[in-house]
Amino acid sequence: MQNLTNSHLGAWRAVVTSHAAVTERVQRALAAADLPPLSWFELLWAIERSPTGRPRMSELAEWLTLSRGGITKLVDRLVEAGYLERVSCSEDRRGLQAELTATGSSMLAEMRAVYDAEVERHLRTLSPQESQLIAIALQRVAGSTCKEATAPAI
Amino acid sequence: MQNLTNSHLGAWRAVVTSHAAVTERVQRALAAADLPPLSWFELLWAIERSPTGRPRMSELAEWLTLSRGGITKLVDRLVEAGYLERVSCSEDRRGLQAELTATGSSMLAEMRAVYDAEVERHLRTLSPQESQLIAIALQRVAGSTCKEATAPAI
DNA sequence: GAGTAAAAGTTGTCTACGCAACCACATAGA
DNA sequence: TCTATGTGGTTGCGTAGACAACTTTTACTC
Repeated sequence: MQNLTNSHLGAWRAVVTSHAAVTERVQRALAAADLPPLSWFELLWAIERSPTGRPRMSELAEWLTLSRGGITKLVDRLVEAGYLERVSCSEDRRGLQAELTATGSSMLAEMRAVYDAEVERHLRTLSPQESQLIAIALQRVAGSTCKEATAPAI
Repeated sequence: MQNLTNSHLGAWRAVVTSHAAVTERVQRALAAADLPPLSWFELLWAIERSPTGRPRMSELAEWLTLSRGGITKLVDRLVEAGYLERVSCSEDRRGLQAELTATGSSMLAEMRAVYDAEVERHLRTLSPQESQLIAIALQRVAGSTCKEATAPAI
């Protein structure tokens, strides 16, 4: 608990609390609009954002920080709901790709409107400069974990 | 989806992804050290940070963004483990307060070392200025969610 | 002071997710 | 080519947490 640590820890606490607060609001807004839960939106959005539009299951698991079993079941539910379908992968016969259906795309758009509105509502106190700095700095933090090799135990 | 929204949305995505990444690392670090899960740490730490040292159940629920039923069961587990105990509240006979046991305090210290180290490891790329700005700006965001609780300061 | 409304916690039920075991396919090595 | 090892994905099982119903106590109103 050195001084420097405190400054980092303070930033981290702010990340945690703001994340919790805004996320909770977004979930409530979606529920109030009779829309599917946030996890469904995250999945639909991740698929849409993917370069090919047809990400593999394991990619989705990684992007959503979910276990492989978790992704299987989440995708199950959205397939069941008609929002996406599984396409078998041509290059790797073990693999499956998730693809949005038309219904899924329009549901995504509908949820996205609520999501964006709610996020904007809570982040509007941030100046453009603050937003920019936060985006850059925290992307760096997120990225630094990906490339992390086996770190020394102490 | 104006331009300004995009800047806010970018900041928000960075908050989400960095939160997910670091949280996952912290959970792994705790598990690797054979320590209880992150939710236990969050609870122990919230109790320690509380002004009185004996927060009410509903306060804990709010601070941890948990339902009341969720807090009941989480506290159940920590009581079971001997890390805290329930004290009936003198001013309000409906109420209960959570209080750390000696074992709970030392477990908190142990977990806190791992937690702090892991957070520090991932946030060390942030300059003091960046940390400061992030802390201030995101505290503002967290606070802007209408009903503001007197959450214990960092 | 009686009666109603609201709040604090607990309990039961249901769902989502992590984990580990498992199957199918793929890649490397002899 | 045949085997060994690794990877992608699903399934079964156990657990954490949300939600709603319920009990007990408090606060409000007449």
